[in-house]
Amino acid sequence: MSDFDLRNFLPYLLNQAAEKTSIGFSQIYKDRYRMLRTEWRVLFHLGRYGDMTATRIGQLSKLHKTKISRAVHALVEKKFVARLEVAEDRRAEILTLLPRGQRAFDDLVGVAKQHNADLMANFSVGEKALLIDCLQRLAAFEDLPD
Amino acid sequence: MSDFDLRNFLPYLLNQAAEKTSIGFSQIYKDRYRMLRTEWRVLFHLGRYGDMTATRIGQLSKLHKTKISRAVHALVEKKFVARLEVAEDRRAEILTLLPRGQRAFDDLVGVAKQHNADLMANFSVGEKALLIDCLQRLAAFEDLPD
DNA sequence: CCTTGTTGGTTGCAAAAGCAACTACTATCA
DNA sequence: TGATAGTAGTTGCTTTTGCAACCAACAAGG
Repeated sequence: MSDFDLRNFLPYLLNQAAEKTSIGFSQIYKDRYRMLRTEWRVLFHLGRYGDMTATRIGQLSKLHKTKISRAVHALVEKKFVARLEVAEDRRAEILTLLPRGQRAFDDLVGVAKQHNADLMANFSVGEKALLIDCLQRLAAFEDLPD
Repeated sequence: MSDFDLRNFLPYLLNQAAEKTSIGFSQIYKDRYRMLRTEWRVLFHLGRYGDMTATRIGQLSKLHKTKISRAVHALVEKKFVARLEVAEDRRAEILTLLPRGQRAFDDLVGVAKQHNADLMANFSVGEKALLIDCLQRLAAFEDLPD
């Protein structure tokens, strides 16, 4: 039998932590707005960084374009998001938040902030900073610079 | 517009990191043994902690019992795992690794170790320890003591 | 213009996850 | 006993994913 313990295996540990820390929050956007996780992420990108195309969201969020396509579809149906034609390129469409979407975003960002604070309530300032830094480095693992 | 950045939002960051760090390894057990993630996890528990029932694996891994049930089914088909009857309780069955399963486990643990080391190659000893500790605390978030 | 290649986005289908209901067995307590 | 409740594990069905093929629009070179 090996000395290797799953509790030190990063992919496993990250998954467990991700699942555990997501549940509370995902329950909220699910209950309040019937949104899926990809929908929340798309909504977030529009709310936080302004109008943009689906492709741009894909670059920032690293979500696959089919997921984004379906999420946008759902958000448009819910009247959270509208598609705007782009004059110069008729393939593309700029996505923009509608008032309902903006309100949902405002609400959820507040919740997210609070949730984030709760999660790290027991961490020291130094721990928080180092944790965030390590996670960002891991999330960028093997990303070749463009 | 808010000052809240997704790059400091723990559930998001953890998900990104988890996905990124999992890909390389999952590709290996997928390619070499046609295994799914839940199957690898079940195999791991048996290899690392010895024979046990599906329910016990569920307690340790926090995987849902239907996922475990199907994973066990697949592992039995692959002849990686066998079911043993339990005399005292005919509902339960002890799961045990067969030689093929043992070999796969041995192989994959080696890969996992190396992968884990690679992931943290750029981290200092202190960073590693703190990261693991923080993740374990997050993974246990809101777990009530039994 | 017309071919060839690329990009933005969608669709269809097969694999996988999630949830509830189910079978079979055990435990408790009257 | 025998009715009730609880546990081990499985099955069926619906919702989500993941992948590949696809359409429509642009771009570049001849």
